[in-house]
Amino acid sequence: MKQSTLSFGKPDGSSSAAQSKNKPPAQQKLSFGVGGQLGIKKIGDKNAEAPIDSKLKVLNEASAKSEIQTDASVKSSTPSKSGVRLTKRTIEEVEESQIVEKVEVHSTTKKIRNNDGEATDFVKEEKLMVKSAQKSASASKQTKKDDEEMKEVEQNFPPKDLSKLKPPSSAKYDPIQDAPFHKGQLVPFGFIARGLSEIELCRGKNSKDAIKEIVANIFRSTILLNPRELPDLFYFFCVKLGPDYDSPETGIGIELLSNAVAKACGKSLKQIREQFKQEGDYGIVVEKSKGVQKSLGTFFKKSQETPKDLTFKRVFEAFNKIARQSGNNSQNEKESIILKLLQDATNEEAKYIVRWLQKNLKTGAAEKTYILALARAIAYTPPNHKGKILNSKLTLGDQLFAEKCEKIELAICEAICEFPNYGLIIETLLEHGDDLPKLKDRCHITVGIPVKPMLAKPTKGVREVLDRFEQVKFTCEYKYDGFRGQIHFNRNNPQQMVKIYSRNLEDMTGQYPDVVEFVEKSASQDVETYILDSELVAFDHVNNRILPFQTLTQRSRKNVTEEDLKTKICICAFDLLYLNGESLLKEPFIKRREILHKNLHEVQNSFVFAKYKDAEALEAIQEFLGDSIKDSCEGLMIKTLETNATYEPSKRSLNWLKLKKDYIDSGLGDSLDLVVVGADFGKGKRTGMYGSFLLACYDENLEVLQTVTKMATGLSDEMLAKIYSQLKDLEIDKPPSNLKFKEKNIDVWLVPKYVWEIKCADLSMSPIYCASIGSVEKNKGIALRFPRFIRERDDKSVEDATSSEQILEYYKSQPSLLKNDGEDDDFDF
DNA sequence: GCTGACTGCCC
DNA sequence: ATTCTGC
DNA sequence: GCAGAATGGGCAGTCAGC
Repeated sequence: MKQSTLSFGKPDGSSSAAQSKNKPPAQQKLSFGVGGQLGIKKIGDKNAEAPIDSKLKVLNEASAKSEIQTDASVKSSTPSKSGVRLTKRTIEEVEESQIVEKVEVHSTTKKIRNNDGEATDFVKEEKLMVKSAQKSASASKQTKKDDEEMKEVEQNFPPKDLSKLKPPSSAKYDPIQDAPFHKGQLVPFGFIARGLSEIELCRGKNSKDAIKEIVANIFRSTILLNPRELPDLFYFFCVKLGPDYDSPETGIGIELLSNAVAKACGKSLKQIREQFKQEGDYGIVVEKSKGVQKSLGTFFKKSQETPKDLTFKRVFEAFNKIARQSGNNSQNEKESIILKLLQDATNEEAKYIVRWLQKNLKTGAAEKTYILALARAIAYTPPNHKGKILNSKLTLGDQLFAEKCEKIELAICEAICEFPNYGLIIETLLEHGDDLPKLKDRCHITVGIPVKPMLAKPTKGVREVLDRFEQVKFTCEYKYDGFRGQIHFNRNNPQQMVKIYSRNLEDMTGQYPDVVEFVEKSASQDVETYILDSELVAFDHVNNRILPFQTLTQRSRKNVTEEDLKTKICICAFDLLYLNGESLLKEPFIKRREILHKNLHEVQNSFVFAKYKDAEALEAIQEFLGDSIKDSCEGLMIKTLETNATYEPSKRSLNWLKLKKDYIDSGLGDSLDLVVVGADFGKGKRTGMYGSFLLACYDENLEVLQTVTKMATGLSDEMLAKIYSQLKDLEIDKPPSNLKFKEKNIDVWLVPKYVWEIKCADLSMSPIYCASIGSVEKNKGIALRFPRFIRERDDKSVEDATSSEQILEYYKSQPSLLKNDGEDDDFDF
């Protein structure tokens, strides 16, 4: 298997295809994945200078040397610094596409050559840009420059007449002729907004396919006309600014957004909230009542009334700029950036701007669908192909085309799971088109880049486990109650040997300096690199026991102090994904576990292997489940050992099951009968009814109701509707007179009447709920963890609801809180 | 400098 | 996290 | 069975306003 040459940045202009054909890889073969399938590149290797994700001029100080790992670590090491992140564009340099002639356009991402002088210029330019961005809330210089350039291009290409263009939903859509922009021009935001509207209309049979088709067509036009915009465009669709492990947040939530929307609509906050209650979505609110009604489809006409047609680039840069604001007055700055955007937007565009900021485009499609659409676009119009391929479906025929799509889907999904950096993946696709081995060469499991973690499916009991894993070897493992921690160790990167990623690929290294130190110390010399999957739990070294989840959450996340470090952490290791340069993902779990146990060593109370039992009999599993709960765990994870036992990142596949006591019907789980005392209106598909309910228990001594949780799941749509019609007549202006509560913003109070059975996983100390308030901690009550609806209890009256004392008892009886089961209760890992 | 509202991220 | 639903 | 979309408690961190 050919090693990726990774020799980018050569300004020789020769095509990459030619390069890889004519030039044998000069670089040393470093290591291979299992079976030689994967070329694994070591992080510390200088030759392994792959282009870094195209994103984010947003982040941090530029660091000109850029091993992937160093780069990805910048955020956590200098969290507060605002500055520039060096971005490498290499595709353009290497590529001389046969399809797309080069058109010099200013694009979101910038070129950098490996040449030092140019890189310096780049940094300077970016710093200037950031400076100007910070100075004023008005459109950045960058955008103005773009507009000017766009004008120039437009003089060469007169605007297209929208009325003659087919929409991306059309079966005959021509990605060049029917795109509302010319080659080299920036993608108009209206094109995207219109596409999203079309997606939203797709419902019913084959709708997913229709959606993929539309999005694929949008991507195809972008590939053919201005490919540099594709990475950001893809991130936009996924409602992200960049890779999960290395990108900033907008810091815009529902409250700041409602302020901005109110101003954009020229209405009071109160009015706008009322409208929100009716529409269930600020996107629709702004679409319906934004001030200036620009006519739809003007986005490509340079008419005088609409001097500021939005480009996608401008919108995305504004989002980045919002994310960059911090410190004094930043909220105002953010708001004014949003307002400017909304002013210049058509109502349709405004809808999606607002929805994007709400982190939900509400199109009925999301990330996974867009990934499949990307695959389809690549299948239709493979970039960088010899000869023009506009539509490979025409030459391949339906059958072959479908097969091709599937192959590309698989390859992209695998790449994304092992290397969740869409920027680099898309750059690779643009460079190599449907040459999938190239993608695999460059975007594979890598120390320092998080892998999408494998997830598990809930099961209802041991019976179900046995049914699913009939005739198959499996193992039962403790399910620890802590934070998922994917630990990367790389001895070759002395500056940062250890990185820790969360379940959602967030870089949490800064939160665990103690764990980092510990991992560094404990690695034996013959281990160079590894990626470990584990659960991090809070651990009491004196009494040798796991501490409650809540204790763990109280540690600082940055600027960790001595005080924080008093909460010791124990790594409960359960899987090994990578060792000494080799991927273990394709190995069966039985082997991965063996390799894990052989190569890493337990250290009492600090680094332990997840306790497991390869049990088969129902009773044995049941017993082990009981043990796990006694030992302060949530329950069991059940994993196949040999068949279907590879590590399948991000798949909530059937290979891993989770079994918790509260899943089991009429089992050990806590189930409470609670009184409905209030409700919040729903959003989205719950618009026009209640979306969640405030519940209370009954204190028999004080004869008061005490709030204990809100609850919103477990109800069918039908039930929700029925409940609304039942409860709406119970709405009252003031809270029930005998209710103890701290709620400030509940939408409606309800006459206490209905009692519901509610299940939960745990009970926790609450700063806002009032069950048995004060009896454990001053001013704190008890609340439910993971509450869900089981059934109505028509047979019960308010006074029959679960009592505060009962809840207090449940709370105190939780194993992780029991103080006496420590020392001689053998907690042998 | 303190507090409360808001946000993002854990589960 | 849990749960429901359309496809 | 998957993907998407509803929604939960509760923590630390950030910022506005006093």
